[in-house]
Amino acid sequence: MSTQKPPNSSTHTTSKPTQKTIAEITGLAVTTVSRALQGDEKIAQATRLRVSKVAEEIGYVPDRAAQRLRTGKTKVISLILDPHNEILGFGNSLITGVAHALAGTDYHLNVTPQFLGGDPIEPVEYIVRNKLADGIIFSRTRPFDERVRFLRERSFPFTTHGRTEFGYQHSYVDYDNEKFAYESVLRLMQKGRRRICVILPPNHFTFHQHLNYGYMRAIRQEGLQRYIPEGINLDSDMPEIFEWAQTIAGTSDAPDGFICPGETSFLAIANGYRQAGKERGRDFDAVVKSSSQTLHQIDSQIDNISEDIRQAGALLGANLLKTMLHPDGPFEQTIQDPDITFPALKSYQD
Amino acid sequence: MSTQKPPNSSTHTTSKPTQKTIAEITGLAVTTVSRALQGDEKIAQATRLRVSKVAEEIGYVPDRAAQRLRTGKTKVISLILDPHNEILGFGNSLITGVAHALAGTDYHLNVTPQFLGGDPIEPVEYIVRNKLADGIIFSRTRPFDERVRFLRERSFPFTTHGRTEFGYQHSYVDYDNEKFAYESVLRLMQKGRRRICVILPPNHFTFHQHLNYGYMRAIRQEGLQRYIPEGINLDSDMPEIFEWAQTIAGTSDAPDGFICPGETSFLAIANGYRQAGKERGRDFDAVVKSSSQTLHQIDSQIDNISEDIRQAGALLGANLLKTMLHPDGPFEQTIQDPDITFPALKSYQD
DNA sequence: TCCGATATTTGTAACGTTATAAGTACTATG
DNA sequence: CATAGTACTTATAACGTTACAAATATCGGA
Repeated sequence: MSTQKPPNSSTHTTSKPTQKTIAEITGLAVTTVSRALQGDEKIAQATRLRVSKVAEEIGYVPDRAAQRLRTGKTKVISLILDPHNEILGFGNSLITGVAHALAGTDYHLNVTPQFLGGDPIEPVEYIVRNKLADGIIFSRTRPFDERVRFLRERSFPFTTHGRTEFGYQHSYVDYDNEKFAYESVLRLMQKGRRRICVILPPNHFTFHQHLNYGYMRAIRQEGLQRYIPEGINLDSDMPEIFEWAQTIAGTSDAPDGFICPGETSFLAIANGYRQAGKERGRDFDAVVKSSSQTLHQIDSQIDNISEDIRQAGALLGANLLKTMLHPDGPFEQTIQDPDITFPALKSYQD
Repeated sequence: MSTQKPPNSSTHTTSKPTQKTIAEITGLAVTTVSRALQGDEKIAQATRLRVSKVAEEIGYVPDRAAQRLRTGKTKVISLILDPHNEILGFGNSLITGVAHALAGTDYHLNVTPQFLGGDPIEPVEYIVRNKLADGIIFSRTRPFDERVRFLRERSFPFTTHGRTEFGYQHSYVDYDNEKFAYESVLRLMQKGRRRICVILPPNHFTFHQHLNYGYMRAIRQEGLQRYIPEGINLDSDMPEIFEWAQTIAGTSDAPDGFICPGETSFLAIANGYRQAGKERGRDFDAVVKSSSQTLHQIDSQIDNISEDIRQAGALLGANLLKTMLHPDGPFEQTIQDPDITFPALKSYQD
C-alpha cells in the first residue's frame, strides 16, 4: 500500500464540493459543468444528465456569492414590511404568499424591516445602494410615492401593494377598497343603521382615498350623514381608539354603524362601546375587513369582508418575477375583489 | 483638444465605484486601499484618512458578494420566524429588537419564514447548506431541539429564544415562565378566584414545562384543584378556544380564573364566556402575558404581566454577536424577569 | 557609511462562478 | 478527398475583494 500521494489528486475530503469537484470526478472541464448545470442545450444531453447526477450525489450546491459576483444578480427578492397592526397577521400572510410564489424558482425571499417612524425611502435606498436584491416589494403605497419614483428612475424592478397616482404606470397588486367601503355602508343600512362611521387610514396613503370615495358614494346615494372621526385613524393605537369610542358612545349622535378596515380598530371600538354600556348587535353593528376568519368565527354577527393577504403576496411575487423577466413588458396590475358573503339577515331573529 | 484616449485611462464614468476606483484616484495600490478601509494599524493614519475620505466622496460601498466570496463570511444573521399568533406583534417586536442589536455593526438581518406545519429543521438546514448566514436565531425551542443538535454538530453559531434540556450548554435568551405562572395563580387568588385554569402551549415546547411547573407549584402550595384544558392549547385557533370557553362556561365547575400566556387566548376566552352570559371582573378574572400595553390600557381590570419581546430580540442579537466573536467563550444565557406590576386591588371598588 | 530595525506599501494569487471566444471531432456534401 | 457544417467541449479571463509574502522607504546607531 503506497502512502505517496499522486501529484494531481485533489483532496476532496470534507471540503464543500464545487463545480471543480464535479469536473474532476467526471473528467470534464469546469466550464462544461457550469453550462451543463445551467441546462445549456449546446451540451450533450448525456453529459447534462451525468453532471447533474454527480452533483446530486456529492451534494453540490452552487455558491451564491460567486454567482452573484460573476453575474451581478443576487437572486433575492426583498419584501419590506412595516409593523402596522391594522390587520392581524398581515405580515405573516404576505410573507407566506410571496414565499409561495417564489417556491420552485431560485429566488430567495429576504424580509427587510421598516422601522416605525422611519422614512419609508430608507430601506429602499439601502437595498439599491448595497445591491441586496434584484427586486423589491413594498406596501402602504402613497399617491405620489417617493419609493416608486426612486425605483423608476433607476429602472430597479419592483411591485407595490397598493396603487399610486403618478401619470406613469407600474406593477402593483391592490384591493378594491372603494367597493369594500361602499358595500359596507349598504350592509349596515340593511341592518337598520343610519349613523355610519368609517375608520380611515392616515390620509397620505392611497387607500385612504379609495375607502373615502366608496364611503362617500354610498353616503350621498343614500342621503346619510357623513361621520369620519378626527384625530383617530386606522394606525392609531388600540387604547387611543378605545378611549375615543368610549367618549363618543355617550354622545347623542353616536354612530350606530362602523366600517373597520382592520380587526384591531374594531376590537378597540367594541370594547369602548361596551364600557359605555352599549352592545354590538343591539346598539350598533360593524363591518370588518379581515384576512383570517378569526373574528367572524368568534361571533357570527360580525359582518366580515375578507381581504386575502396571502393571495396578495402570491400575486405580488408572481408580478415581480414577470416584471424582472420582461423589463419592457406590460405592467402587471391586479385588483383583488372583496369577498362579500354576509350571513342571511334572518339569522338575527334567533 | 485631443479626442484620443490615453491607453491606461480607466473610464470611471457612471459605473459603480470599487476599491480600484479609489486606488486610481489616490495613486495607491488596491491592497492598500482594502487594508486602509479595514482600519489596519499597519497603514499610515494619514493614508487611512485620505482613503476613507475619497471613499466617502465617490460613494463607495463594498461589494458584499465579493467580500463574501473571498472571506466566506456572509455578514448576515438569520432570524427564523414562525407565524404563531400567541402574542400580538411577536414577530415585529423580535425583528425590531434584533435589528437594534445589529445596528452599527456590518451585519444584515435576514428574516426567514418558518412555514406553518413545516419541519422546524428545514429552514435551518437550508441556511447552513447554502451558507446564507453566519449566525441563526430561532424561537419556540424544544427540550431536545433538533435544530440545536444540528447546529452544535456543525459548530454553526446560533442563539435560541427559549431553553433546551440537553446536557450541554448553548447561548439563549428566555423568559421566566415558571415565575409568570406562579405569580399569576397568586394574583387570581388575591382576587378571590379558586378554580384557576392555565392555557399551556403544546407540550413539545420547553416553555410548556416551565409554565406547568410554576402553575403546579402554586396550585399545590395553595391547596387548589388543577385545571388544565384538554384539546386546547396556546396555539389553537381563536375560534376553537372560543368554542371551548363557551362550552365550559356553562359547567358547574367552570374556571373563575384564567392564566393566558398570550393575548389571543384571552380574547377568545373572554368572548366565549361573555357569549355564555359571564362577565370578566364579576364572574371571572384573568392574568394575561403580553408584550404591548394594548390590552391593559383597553381595560385596566385585566391583570397584565409583561414580556418584553423587543428586549428579547436585542439580547438575542447581542448574545449571538458575542458567540460569533468568541466561539470558545462562555455561553451567553439570559433570563428575562417578568414585569409584575398589578394595579392596587382597592381600585376595584369603583 | 553601512547595518538592521521599523514603518509602510505593494504584487500575486485566490475565493467559485460564468461569458466569450476558440477549439476539437465528427458528419454530410460535392 | 477536401470542405463546410454541426455538435459538442474547453481555455481564458473576469467579477471585487482580501490573505500572504515580499518589497521599499525611513531612521537610529555603530
